[in-house]
Formats: sequence, C-alpha cells, structure tokens
Amino acid sequence: MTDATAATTAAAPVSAPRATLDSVAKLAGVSRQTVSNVMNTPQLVKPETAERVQQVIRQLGYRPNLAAKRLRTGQSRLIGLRIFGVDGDAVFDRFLHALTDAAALRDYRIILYTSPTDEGEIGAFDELVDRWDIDGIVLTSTHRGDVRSDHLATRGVPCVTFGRPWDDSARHSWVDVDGRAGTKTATETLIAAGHRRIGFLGWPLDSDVGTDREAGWREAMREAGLDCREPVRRDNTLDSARTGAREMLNTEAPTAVVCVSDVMALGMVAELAAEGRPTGIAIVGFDNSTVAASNGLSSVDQPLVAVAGHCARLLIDQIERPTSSTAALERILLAPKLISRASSRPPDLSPPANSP
Amino acid sequence: MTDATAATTAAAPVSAPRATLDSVAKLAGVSRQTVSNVMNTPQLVKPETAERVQQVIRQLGYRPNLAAKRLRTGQSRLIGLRIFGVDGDAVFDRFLHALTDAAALRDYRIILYTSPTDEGEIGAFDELVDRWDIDGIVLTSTHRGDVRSDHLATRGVPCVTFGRPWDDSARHSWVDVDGRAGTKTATETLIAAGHRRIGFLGWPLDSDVGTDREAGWREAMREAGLDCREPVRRDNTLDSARTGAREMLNTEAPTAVVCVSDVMALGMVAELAAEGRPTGIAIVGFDNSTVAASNGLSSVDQPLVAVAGHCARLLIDQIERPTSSTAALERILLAPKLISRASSRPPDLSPPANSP
DNA sequence: GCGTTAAATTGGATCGATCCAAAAACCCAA
DNA sequence: TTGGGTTTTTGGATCGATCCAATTTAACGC
Repeated sequence: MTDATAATTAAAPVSAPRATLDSVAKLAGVSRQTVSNVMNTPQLVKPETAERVQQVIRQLGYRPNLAAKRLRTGQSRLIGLRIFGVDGDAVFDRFLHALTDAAALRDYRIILYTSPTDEGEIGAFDELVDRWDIDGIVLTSTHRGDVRSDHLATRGVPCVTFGRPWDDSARHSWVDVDGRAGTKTATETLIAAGHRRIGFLGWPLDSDVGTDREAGWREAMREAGLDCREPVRRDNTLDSARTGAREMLNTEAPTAVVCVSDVMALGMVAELAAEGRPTGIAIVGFDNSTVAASNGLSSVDQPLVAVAGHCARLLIDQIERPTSSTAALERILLAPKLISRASSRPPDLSPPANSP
Repeated sequence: MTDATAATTAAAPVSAPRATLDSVAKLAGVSRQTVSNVMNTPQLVKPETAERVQQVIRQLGYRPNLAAKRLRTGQSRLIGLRIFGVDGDAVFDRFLHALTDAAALRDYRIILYTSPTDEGEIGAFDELVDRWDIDGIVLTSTHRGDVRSDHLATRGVPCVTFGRPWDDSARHSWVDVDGRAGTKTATETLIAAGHRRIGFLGWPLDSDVGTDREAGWREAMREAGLDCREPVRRDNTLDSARTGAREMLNTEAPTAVVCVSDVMALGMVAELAAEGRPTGIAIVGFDNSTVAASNGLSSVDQPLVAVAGHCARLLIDQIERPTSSTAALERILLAPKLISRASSRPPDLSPPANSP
C-alpha cells in the first residue's frame, strides 16, 4: 500500500465494515444526530449541511441498520401474511406477488406464516407481534363472524383485509373486488350477444362471495326483463361442477352459463365435451386463471395488482400515521373486468357482428 | 385494588410491558446473563437455578426480543425467497407453503422479495443481507450458468437451491426431484399395462429439466427393448402443446403419451377431445397439479413437503453451524411418485388386470 | 450593539439482547 | 486448612439507531 489519499478516507477497501451513522458523521464532520436528521427529518437541517452529508452517505454507501432502528422504535417494516394450504389458488399467488411488490416500493417486506385454523392464527399473531415486531397484517379469506380482525383491533395491530367483512362489523379498512359487478357485466355481455336463456352455476348459499356473484347475474337478468331460472349450486370442485352441469343441461338447457369460478366453468366445459356438444353453449368463468386463459375460456379478471396496491397503501398509511384509529377507515371496492375469449362467442350465435 | 400478594409480583396487570431479560432476572434473583444462559447455553447453569429461572420465564411469559438479538449477533432468523411472476405454478405455491412450515419449526421465517431479472436479484441480495440481515436464502429455478449462487458464496451468505446446478459447479447444497426417475416409472407402468408405442411430449432441448425427464422415458423404453420414436418438443403452453399433440397424432399415433408437464398433458387431452377421440390414448402428466387431479389425469407427483423440509434443514444447519463451508455439502435427489388416475387406464386397453 | 426568538446542531441516555473477562462459589486432594 | 482447578455467576461494554433535552449559532427588531 502506498500512502497519500487513503489517509483520511480509509473507508472502503475490498470488504469495508458496514458504514454506520457514526462513521458517516465522523467523515462529514457533523454529529450522529445530524446525519439521522438528514435521513428522517431533513427540514430540520440546513441545506448546505444536508448536501454535504448526503455526499458522504453516497460515498460510503451508507444504509441504516434496520435491527437498530427496530430495537429503538419497535417498528420492523415487516407485514405479516398468512399463506393457506394448497387450494391451487392462482388468485392468491398473483395477489401475493403484487403485494410483495407494492410493499417493497415503500420499503416494507412480507413475512409469511401459516396456521391450520383461524384460532391458531390468533396465537400466531401474538408471536408475530411480540417477538417479530411486525407492523401490520394483511388478512385474506374473511368470512362472516371472523374473530381475527377483532383480536387485532384490541391488540392495536394495524390491519387491512382483502375481502369484505360480510357482516356489519367494519372496524378496519378493507379492499375487495366487486364480484357482483363482474357477473353482471358478463351476463349483460351475453344478453347483448343475443342470449336469452342464461343459467348460473354457483356455490352453495353459505358462501357470501358466491351469493354476491350470483346477485350480479340475477340483477342483469331482471333489468333485461329475462326470466331467472333457479341457479344450480355446487362445491368448488371440477367433479361436483360436472354433476351440476348435467343437472342444468337436463332441464331446458340454457344457451349460455355464467359460472361463479373458473373451476366451475371448466367443469361445465368438460361436461359439455363429454356429452358431445362441445360448442354451442356460451360459458363465462371467474378469476381468469391461467387454465381458463389457455382453454379459451372467457372469464372475469380480478384486478389483483390494484387490490394489492390499495392494501399496501392503506395498511402502511395506518402504520406510519397512527392517528385517528377509526376516522380514516376506507372501504374500497374494485370493479373486475371481463376478458372475452372464444368460449363466450360460439360461432353459431355471434358472427363477428360489431367490430369497434 | 386490595393489597396483599401483588406486592412483589406486580408484574402482569391487563397489559403488562413486555418482559425483558432484566425483569426476569430481577424477579428470579439472578443476573441478566444467567437468564440468557438458561435459554442459550443451559449446560452452563446449575440445574436448580435453571429450574427457578424457567419458572419465572413461564410466569412472565418472557420471549426474547428478536430485534435486540439481531442487533447484537447480526442474525435475524429470516430466510429470503424470491417469488416469481405469474406462472400459474401450483408447484411453487405448494413449495412455498411447505417451506414456511418447515422453517417455522425451527423458528425461522420466510421473507419474500421479487425481482424482474436474475441480475436485479443480485442487487436485492445486498439489500436483504446488509439491511435486513437475512441469515440465508433459498434459490429456485436454477439454471445452467446461474450467477446467483456464486455471488452468494463470495458474500458468504448461506444458501440452498431447490433444483440442481445443471453444470458441474457445486459450491452449495441442493435438493431436487428426480424427474428422470419419475418419467421412467410412468413409462414402465404404461409398458406393464400393455402399451408398446409410447410417445413423449417434451420441452425444447435448452431445458435441462425437460431433457432429464425425457431421459427417463427413453431409458424405460430402451430397457424394455422398445423403439424410441423421436419426442415432440414444444414450449410449456397449452396452445403449443396442442400443435405438438397434433403432429404426434398425425404420424403413426402412439397408444400412450408421457408428458413433461401437466400443462402439456392437458394440451394433449384437449387435442384428443377436439379430434373426437377422447379416450383411447393413455396420458401421463407431471407435477400433479390440481387441474390434473380434477381432470382425472395421471401425473407424477413431486414430494414438495419433503423437498421443503430438506431445504430448510440444510440451510438452517449451515446457518447455525458455520463450520466447514465446503465439507458439509449435500445433494439430495428425491424420487417422485406416480399418481394413477383414469387417464392412464383407458377402458379399452387395461381391464382391471392386476389387483395387487 | 444587545436582548429575544427561532433555527441548527450536539451529546448523553436508551432500546434488550449477547460478548467477554473477571469474580465468586464450589469441589477435592494435600 | 489451604491451594489449585472447575463450575457458576456476575457486571460492564457493545451492537447502531432514535429520543430528548440542552446548547450553540443565526436572525431580527429596536
């Protein structure tokens, strides 16, 4: 090693020890606290000083140590999210990805946990809050009488849900997709294409989501003055969807069917194929999963990137501005979008009529 | 409030301030360090003392603050995992869930990150390591000439990959599923059922995973003395799978087809249905995705819970015992299992022959 | 030029654990 | 009883940031 230059700035050899507030302060000739202020409350610092400090920060590649910050402030920049068992749920997958991105934009990270039951989840909350200092939680799969959000509220943990609280309790902000609007649009589109006998393949009535989507279909039918045949309702599996489809086809078969999910829609398609009438009945699914896309199935697409963006925003705002616990409640309902594919434009019903 | 009892143990009213090492120590009448030893190095503590301290720990519900531990030791008990863009990949979904569980058993948590490219991922590493102090990383989607593991190795970050390094570089432990064995078993099963002309619908040759799976089919055919027709290779989408299927059917159609993935298999099924011969050709997929299951498609199931378990074990061992960086390298290859469903037992070929 | 107020900056204490070296307690043979 | 060697226990320093109160500097009106 020669001498010169390296004297005062002996900072970054091959693998420098991480820069700290102190090392930056020393090199910039100011105090620790001033450097901190430059990063957190710049309005308190004289512009010239700030500029000089910024310079050194860049030079040393300084990044505040999160563990120290967390120890002092109790904030971790971690957001908890429960990941569920296998449901082959591409929706959750996409949401997870979008949420990770949205959170990262504000320098938060997603930390995962699992739990076999909702009750177990409450135990997990305590662990996550007490030991991991998570700043907030995103809840999914909300349902009537959900105890989870109440528990979080009493513990004072910020939370947002993806999914409405289906009862009247509204002690937290939420974001959801307007399923009813989705099926309504789908139904209207089918009506506009000339369909009159349109069926609905839904879920059992204990599902609020299912009932909501069913309502959209019903509404569109009513507004068009069309007769609402009784929907067929089955569990969300391909097999039970097929039995439902069979039942529907046996009694005055519809010319089009709106389905509460892609799985149901695929069951419908499968049954049609098995019965030897592959095309001729228009079908629309819900979720726009990749299988739906690759099967040429029209489907209602949930705007998951937007949902995740709103979730992140609402939650982080709540975390960073812990004022007015109840005042700033927001409920956001996003409209999904119908993706039209071959399945809802059967060749025998709609020749390429309207081009715009 | 009356008096009595509460005098010395005035510890846990409605919402006690979290217990700390100090508060436990004070109540137990020992020093801070002794409590720490009880938790981390019990063999240094006299049994009676340990018992007394444990008592207090339970009584106060003490849990060590991770931020403090992290600040002092630089360990965070966080494991990084990149989540990829939408590929409708149910495999990753299941792996993610299993990994979260496996890590939690040893008190580690999964923290997610995203990155549009492998190069960007390297930037993400630095951030994750420097600021978040992550203890290790699980890499997926390894490929030939993967720069990521090398970078981690030079930075000294423990890592394990789910997926072999397909070149000879082996500077890290890895866990993978033996695709070749899977397709081989599938092919052998078809041969045992009486099939002789068995095709393979694969991926383009630049995919090491695809080539590996193809090799299993080839091997089984050779060992049975059967003729290996040239495989048809297409990208992993339903549409291109269908064109591949068409090509395969046009030239001396096989009686059975082993497919490199469920997506390809579904394309095969779709094409068969479209051509009006829905049953009659046996088909086996790979991944055992939910759509495969619900379509009655036989498929090779990857033991993802086991894979995740091994990943967690190898990584955490490496984290906690940073000895012998290269000595303890492990390569674990797990055999997948064929799940037989209707698609590989077409009624015209295999009447329920062998019951055992 | 000087007191008064506002703007900038500073140093010490703190969060809650671990590291480390030294002290205390204990055991046993000489 | 005492000294050497273990086994247990202890208190102070430390990780790297923020909180807080105090101090220095700048600005301004008269």
